[in-house]
Amino acid sequence: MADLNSTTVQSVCRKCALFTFCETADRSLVSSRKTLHRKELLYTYHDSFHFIYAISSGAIKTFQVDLEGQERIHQFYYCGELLGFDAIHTQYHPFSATAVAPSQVCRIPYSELLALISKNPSLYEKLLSLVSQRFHFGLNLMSNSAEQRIACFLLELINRLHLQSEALGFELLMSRQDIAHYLGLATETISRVFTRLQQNQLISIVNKRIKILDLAGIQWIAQKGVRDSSDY
Amino acid sequence: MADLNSTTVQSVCRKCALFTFCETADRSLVSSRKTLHRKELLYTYHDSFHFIYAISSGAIKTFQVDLEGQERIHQFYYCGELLGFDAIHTQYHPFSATAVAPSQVCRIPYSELLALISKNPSLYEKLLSLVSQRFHFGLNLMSNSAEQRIACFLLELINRLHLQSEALGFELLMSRQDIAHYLGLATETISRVFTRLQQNQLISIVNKRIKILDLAGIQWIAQKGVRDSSDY
DNA sequence: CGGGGTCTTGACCGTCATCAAGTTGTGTGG
DNA sequence: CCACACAACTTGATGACGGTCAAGACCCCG
Repeated sequence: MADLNSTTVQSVCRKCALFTFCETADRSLVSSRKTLHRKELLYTYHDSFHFIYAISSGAIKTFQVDLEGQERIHQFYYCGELLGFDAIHTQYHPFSATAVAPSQVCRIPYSELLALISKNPSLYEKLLSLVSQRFHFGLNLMSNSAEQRIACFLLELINRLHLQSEALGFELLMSRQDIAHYLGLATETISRVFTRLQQNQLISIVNKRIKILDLAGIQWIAQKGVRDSSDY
Repeated sequence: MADLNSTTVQSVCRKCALFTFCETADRSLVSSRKTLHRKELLYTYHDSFHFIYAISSGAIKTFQVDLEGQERIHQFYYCGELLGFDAIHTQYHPFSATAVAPSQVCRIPYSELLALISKNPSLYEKLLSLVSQRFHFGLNLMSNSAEQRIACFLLELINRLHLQSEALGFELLMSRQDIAHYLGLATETISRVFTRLQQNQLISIVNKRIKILDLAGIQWIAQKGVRDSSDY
């Protein structure tokens, strides 16, 4: 188990949604940290629920596999975000979760979290707020056209990675296939749209390194579909 | 304002997710009840957030309107369910909400809810559980085929209306257009799929009265995708 | 009994899935 | 460090599903 109080840990922790609470609790919240390599499973569908996970680096996807073996991605979870709330109601995990890229997560026992809440009411509101925020994600993805969906996906990514509008270059952590499964499109379509966006000078992309060249243009495409995907 | 303690009110209240808490709080939770007729607005996008609403009859939809005037439905909320949690994070409502059919709602001041929680910790877990449950809704709707989406929609409806598998006849509260906007399809497609499902003896539907004749068949479609016609 | 909204059905056409082949990237072992 | 193998990605050709337009039937409410 990693040293939870090392300076390196603290630096990744600053992004975490629970940072202030975790800190005041002297990290008793975090029972352990885990390093996952690409494609490594965090938990499996129907595993019983004990932990909330905080992503400290990388990204996690939750997904199902249908009878034809097709993977269907429910959500991506990025650095600083919390994962596992969907299991509270059922008491088991309704999806499997794997890392889409090398990742680190903190394991937070749900019982500890509840205990801390009873001592700290403001954490309660904070948690509800965080959970509430999740309702805003993953919308707009039912938009009609493939281009629209991808534009919305990019905007959500920019938003959730807390990128400044001056520095819109970043690393797509997941594969084209992951994006395709998330958006309900074919990987070929993802490819084609990316190249089209690049030809039109809206983005530049090489491998997983992407840079938004024309944010307004992307927003326009997204908004042709949906007004106010701009929490941005 | 309706008499909150009348027997008729109490009977609709039994279905409510907050029934036990509301009852022990002598209904101080509910500041007022409101009757909405079809298409009546409950609140508008960007209204400031003060209330959680409990649906006691009918159904509410939350939606956006895009630049082309196209409505896009985010979620339906059915009898007994709670509405408004998506506003906690932003402190304003991220969508507009209207009744898709004649409906009744209870207005619950969020401040009251928080106050009650501080006195009653088990309500806290209950609430998190309810919110957690919402993550399970509205999935599978990005499935490939229109038939799949509609099958998933029907299954979710059966689940959320708490229908027994012996009595699968019920009232579709919303219009074909609402369903279309929810699933990201054209209303004509909804129509066509319904008639196809009826021809294949999977459902019977007349106007908004629908009956599931072959639950296993619907589940099959939902999970596996479109059967080719030789299967019928 | 109208009249407007909702629903159904048909014809046509565009977008995207599918299949297939080729290219590039990545990781492993010699 | 290179060679090889496999995965990931790109690009093209083709066809099906579902969107769009249009017309007609049906339902509900005054």
